[in-house]
Amino acid sequence: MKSVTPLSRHFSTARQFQNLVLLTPKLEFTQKSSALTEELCGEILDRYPDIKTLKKLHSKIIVDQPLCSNPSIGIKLMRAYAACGEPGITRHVFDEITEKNVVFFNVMIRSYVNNHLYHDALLVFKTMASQGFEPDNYTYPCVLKACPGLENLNVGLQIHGSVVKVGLDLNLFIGNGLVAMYGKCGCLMEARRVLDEMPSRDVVSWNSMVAGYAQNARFDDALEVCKEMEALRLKPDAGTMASLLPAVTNTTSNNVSYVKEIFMKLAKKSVVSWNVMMAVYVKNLMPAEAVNLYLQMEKNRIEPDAVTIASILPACGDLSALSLGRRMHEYVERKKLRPNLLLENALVDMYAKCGSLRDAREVFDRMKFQDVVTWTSMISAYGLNGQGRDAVALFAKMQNLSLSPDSIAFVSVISACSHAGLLEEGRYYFKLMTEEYRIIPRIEHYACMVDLLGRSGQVDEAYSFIKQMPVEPNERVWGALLSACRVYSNMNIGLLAADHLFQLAPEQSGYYVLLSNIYAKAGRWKDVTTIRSMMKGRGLKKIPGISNVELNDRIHTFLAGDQSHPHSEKIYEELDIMRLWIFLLTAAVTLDLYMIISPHSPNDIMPAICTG
DNA sequence: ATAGGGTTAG
Repeated sequence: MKSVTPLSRHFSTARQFQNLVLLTPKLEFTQKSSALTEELCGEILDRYPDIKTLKKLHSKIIVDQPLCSNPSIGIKLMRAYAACGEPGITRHVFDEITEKNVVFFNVMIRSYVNNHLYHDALLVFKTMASQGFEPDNYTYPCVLKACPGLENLNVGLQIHGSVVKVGLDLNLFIGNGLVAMYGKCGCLMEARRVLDEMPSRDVVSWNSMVAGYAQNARFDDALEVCKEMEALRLKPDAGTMASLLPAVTNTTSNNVSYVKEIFMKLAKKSVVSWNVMMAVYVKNLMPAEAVNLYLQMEKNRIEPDAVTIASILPACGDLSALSLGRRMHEYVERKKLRPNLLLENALVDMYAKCGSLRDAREVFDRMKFQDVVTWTSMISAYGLNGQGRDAVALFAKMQNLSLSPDSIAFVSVISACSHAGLLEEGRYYFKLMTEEYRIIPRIEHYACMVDLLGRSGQVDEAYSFIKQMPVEPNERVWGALLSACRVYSNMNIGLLAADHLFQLAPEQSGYYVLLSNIYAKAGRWKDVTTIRSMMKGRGLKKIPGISNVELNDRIHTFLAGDQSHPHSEKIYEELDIMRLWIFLLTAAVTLDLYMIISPHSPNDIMPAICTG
């Protein structure tokens, strides 16, 4: 039986009533009050209005006694605030309800969990029991979600115990919650046991198991579960794809195809399924495929959501697709998807990678909250654009806000120093990281340091640095050293670096070329020939650098000598005309008629294929 | 109501 306590009775004293009014701005509610029935009020709340509308409505609810006649309005109010990311206000509403029932507790716990305040959620769960309310099949799945990570496994185990004690362990939703909880805690055997003992299972049960394996990098097991599921005639859905995602970053093309197959076979493609498919492409260095999929999504008139945009923006950055990125930004504004931290972070980074520092900064400055990721993106934006001093200044500013830089922030600032030749600053940050922040340097940091030392001409020091590293140097580390050796013509160390590189990455032709450049500089043409024949013997070709150009919403990839573009012939024709012009103008210069400054030699400009 | 999708390093 539902409680029919009027909501007015839930607000205990006049003082508390005032508190609630204070929480809400004194804004005139434009709607005619007679039109705002209880029913309409509930409907508006169910549509999760934005915070401004919500606060107006809230004051209306408090002032208009008839509107308070139904506790479901209170529930809806709490849910709406939680959806706005305001669990604190949800808590205020909750606290002032004097006659609570289990539903209020459930909604409160869920509000905390959905806003990642797991500790608070567990506290409410404990309070609930002490006040004599029995948790039910709505409560348990939610509190189980609040036990992620090993540190809360004990709580999870306790909850499992009480679930069994009250005989709710056969419930489908609770079973699914248990599978997910154990999976997240890395207890895959236990997760599997719960799954096996469930009297009935649905797609979510299986997906939870898939997610468990995937989150623990056991892609083969995750796949196995998918197949098991299919054998039981349960079709993998968008949730299955999403569950697989952590296991398919930087993976084989076979695994990418597997997810794609699921996607293609979906009877109805939800936004989530499109989003996951794009994310899979992005996380496997296939930004062009991601962008194409996005354009297809638009064609299918699927409305992108915030996750869609946040997923596709890194691809725009990787492709230097500035105008597509801008279009995404306009969409964000039009659909009022801001404020959204992850989305705005992605915007900052997209603009930075597309070389538009001003836009990056503008998004950055307009953000309500900035986290370490935001600052890191902005720091590397300056670094990428050669403004090392600004990057360093920004890092200091971040520290002043007592935001604790993480290991990635240090990679960004040190590499910014490296690109701007700020040797001493770079050294300082490495020291700061290890000694002040006690961050154990990872291979990326060592590579940055070798790059920093090497670019500053400290080739010997860079080499000693590598020798005293506590971790095995990788390809990037030796690669940074070899580049430095080429710039500073250090043949001895260059040879050593090349030796390591040929063992670590025998198929990477770029390193052969670097070494042969060193030999050429030293005039050792015989060695140059040896390297060339080595490359030939191993069937290596220098992989040309590519560049992307965006035109009319399509990404065109250019690399030297390619002829696969549908208009290849035309392009080369045009190029010949350009070459002729350059020839003529150069001739003019030699005749002292004109002064032409060209950034490229004509042979560098060779267009080609279109991946769009 | 339960699972599952997003941002930063080169």
